[in-house]
Amino acid sequence: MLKLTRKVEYALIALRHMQGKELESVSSTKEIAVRYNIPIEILAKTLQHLAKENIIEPIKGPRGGYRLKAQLGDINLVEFFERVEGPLGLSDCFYDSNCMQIDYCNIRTPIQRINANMMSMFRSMSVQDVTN
Amino acid sequence: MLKLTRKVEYALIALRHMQGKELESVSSTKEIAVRYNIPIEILAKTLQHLAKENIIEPIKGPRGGYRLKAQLGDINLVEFFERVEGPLGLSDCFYDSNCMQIDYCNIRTPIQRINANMMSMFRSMSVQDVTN
DNA sequence: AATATATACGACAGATTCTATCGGATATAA
DNA sequence: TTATATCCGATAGAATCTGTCGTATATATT
Repeated sequence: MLKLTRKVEYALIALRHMQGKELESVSSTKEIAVRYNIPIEILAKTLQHLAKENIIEPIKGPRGGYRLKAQLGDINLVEFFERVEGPLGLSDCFYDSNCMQIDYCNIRTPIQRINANMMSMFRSMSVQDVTN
Repeated sequence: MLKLTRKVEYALIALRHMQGKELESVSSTKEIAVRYNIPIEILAKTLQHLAKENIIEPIKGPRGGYRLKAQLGDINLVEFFERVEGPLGLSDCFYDSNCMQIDYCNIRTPIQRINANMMSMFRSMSVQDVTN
């Protein structure tokens, strides 16, 4: 309950790795996978996803890899989580109404308030707060 | 990602239901299950768990059920979540070291900080903030 | 005492989500 | 031409979440 996914963690690990290198230098999937002991295929998918989101820039071919493209200080954590994992919320019912309790629920409003607090907390931090 | 479990939600729904009734009055599993469209068996387990935690008091036999026992204002949400679901944290690595990245991880410290923020936010709210 | 209604609880099963793997395609530097 | 890298869909395995079943125990009511 209330956990980050591996995908988000791997993304952050990779971004921090790139952040620690010179601007123009390139990091390959393999380099990162070996360095942090991450299964290479799943990391590859994650980095492709970040590239599609224009957070990193892919460079193909030998000696290729990825380098940072976006300003990590401009991406807050809610935005980042949603770009990597999709809609965010303490309960599905805030973005999807397939809940058996939806018509009867007596805690929707209070949970919504708590959810807003959580969102606001994550929104107050940027990806750079994690990668620095 | 970052969701509450049904068990926690059902527990909160039940507690709010009891909170709305007179102090001495009793709510049965069936009554709550029907009222909020919750599978009865899983709600039964949840209420038994709350009883074991001394948050509600069981009354057996016909016309039995449960009634509030603890002061919901005295139980903060971190404590509540942990009593219902066990250890809490954005990542397992804060209470369990079975992670392949544990020796290499470059985001453990920053994630730990974010985790502390989240805990602090949940700790600042009591169960009563949800059930009122 | 018998009965009906309620909680107590372990074992199991189904569903969903999370995590990881496989196979083959495209691009490019050397 | 070759080796190395990204790209991407399909699939499989693992873990967690959610729900079900069967049986035991307690007690108010009749």
